[in-house]
Amino acid sequence: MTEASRPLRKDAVRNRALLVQAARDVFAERGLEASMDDVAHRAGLGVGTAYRHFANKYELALAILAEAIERVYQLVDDAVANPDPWAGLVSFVEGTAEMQSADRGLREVLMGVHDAEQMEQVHDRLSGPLRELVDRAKAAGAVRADVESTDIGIVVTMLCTVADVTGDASSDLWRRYLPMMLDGLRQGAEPSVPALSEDMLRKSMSTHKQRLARLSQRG
Amino acid sequence: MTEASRPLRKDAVRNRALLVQAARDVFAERGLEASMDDVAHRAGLGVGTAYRHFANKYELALAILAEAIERVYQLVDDAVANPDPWAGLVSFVEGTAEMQSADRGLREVLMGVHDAEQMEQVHDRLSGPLRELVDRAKAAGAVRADVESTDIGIVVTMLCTVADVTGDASSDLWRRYLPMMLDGLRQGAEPSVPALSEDMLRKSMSTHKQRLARLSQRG
DNA sequence: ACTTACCGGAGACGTCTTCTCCGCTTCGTT
DNA sequence: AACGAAGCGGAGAAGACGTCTCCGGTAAGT
Repeated sequence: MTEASRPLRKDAVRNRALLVQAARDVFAERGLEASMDDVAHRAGLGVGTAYRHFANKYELALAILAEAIERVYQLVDDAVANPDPWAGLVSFVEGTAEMQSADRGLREVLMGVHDAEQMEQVHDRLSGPLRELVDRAKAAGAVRADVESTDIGIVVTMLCTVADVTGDASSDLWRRYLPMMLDGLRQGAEPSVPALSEDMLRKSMSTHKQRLARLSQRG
Repeated sequence: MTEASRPLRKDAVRNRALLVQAARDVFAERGLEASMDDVAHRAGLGVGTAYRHFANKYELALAILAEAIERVYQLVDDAVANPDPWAGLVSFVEGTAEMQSADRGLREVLMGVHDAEQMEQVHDRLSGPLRELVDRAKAAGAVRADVESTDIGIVVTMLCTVADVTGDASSDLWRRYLPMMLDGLRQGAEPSVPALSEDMLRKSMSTHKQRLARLSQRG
C-alpha cells in the first residue's frame, strides 16, 4: 500500500505465491481459526516470512477471500442477467452452495462468524439482486408467492451445513439435497412461519462473536 | 461417585440447583465453549463453588445434556411405536429439530463438535430405530424409495442450522423450512447423488476436533 | 565476492480458561 | 449463643495457544 518502489526479489515472489496458495488450502479446509503457523508450515516456510508479506492473519485471509466474494457477486449478477428467472435462481443457489461447500473460510465469512461488519457489507451487496431474482421468479410463477428473498440465503446456508457435518469426505453430498430445496421453493406445502425480514436477518446474524474484527483494529 | 455419605447442607443443595439451571441456560445459548466462570456468574455464585459441585466443565455439561439426550432417545422410540409410519417420522424430525434449535450445546454434542466418541455412541443408539422408521415409511409409500436412514439426521441438522444463523432472535424460523424438508422426503425430484452410508457418515463426522474429550481424560 | 534483501523459528507477549487454595461466612446442632 | 464443620468466593497459579518480533544466518543478484 505504501509504495511498491523496487520489485521483489525472485524468491520473495515465489514465496508469496506459495503463501497465498497455502492460505487458500488451509482456510478452505479448517476455516479462519487456522493459525499463521499452520499456513506458513503448509507453504514450507517459516512464520516470519508469512508476517513479512502480510501484516496479520486478517489481511492474509482478506486477500484470499476477497476474490471468492467477488465471484459470489459475479454469480448474482449473472443470475439476474439470465433471461429465465428460474434458471437464474437455480444457478445462484447451486453456484454459491458449491463455492461455500468447498471453502469453510468463505462459509464463515458469509455467516459472519468472525466479522459481522464484513458480512453485512456482503449481504448489502447481495440483497438487491436477490430481491429482484426472487420477484422475477415469482412473477413468472416459477416460485411460490410466499417465498421471500431472505429465504435464498438461508436455503444456501442449510445446504452448506452438509459440508460442515461431513467434513472433506463426500464433499458432494450437498447436491443430494439440492433438488429437495429447489422443489421446496416452487411448490409443495406452504410454510406456516413467515420469512425473516431483511432487517431482522441482518440484526440476528450480527450477534455473533467478532474475534478477527477486534484483531484488525489494532493495526 | 465415591460415597454419598452425609446429605448436603441446605444452601449447598440450593446452589447446586442454581448451578445446574445456569448451566442449562448458558450452554443452550452459547454452546459448550462457554466457561465455568460464565456459568457460575449466571448462577450468582463464585467459580470455586462450581468446582466443588462438579469436577470439571465436561462433567457439568454431561449432567445437563444427558437428560436431553435421553429425551432424544425417547423421541425415536415413540416414533417407532407410532402406528402411522409417516406420522412417526415427522414427529421425530420435528421433535429433535425443536430440541436442538433451542439448545446450542445439544446441537454441538449431536454434531460431535467436541467429543466424537460420545457422538458416535448417540448415533449408534439412534441408527437402529431410525432405519426401521425409514423402512416402514418406505414400505407404506409415505417416503420416496431412494431415501436412506442417514438422510434423516442430515435433514434435522440442516433445519437446526437456521438457529445457528439467526441466533436467539426468531427462534422458530426453522419451522418455516420444515414442510419443505418433509415434502422433499416424500415426493419431488429425485436426488442424483447417493446417500451417505452409515459407516461413511460416522467416519466423516468423527474428523472434528475433540477439545473436551481431551479435557476429560485428565481427570 | 560482496552487499543487501530475504528467510527462519525461538521466544516474548498477551489472552483466555481451567482449576486450586485458603481466609471468611453460614449452617445447624448442642 | 456459641461453636465446629461444611460451604463459599474469587484472586491468582498453571498451562495452552496464537500472534507477532527480532536477529543471526542464507542466498540472490550485480
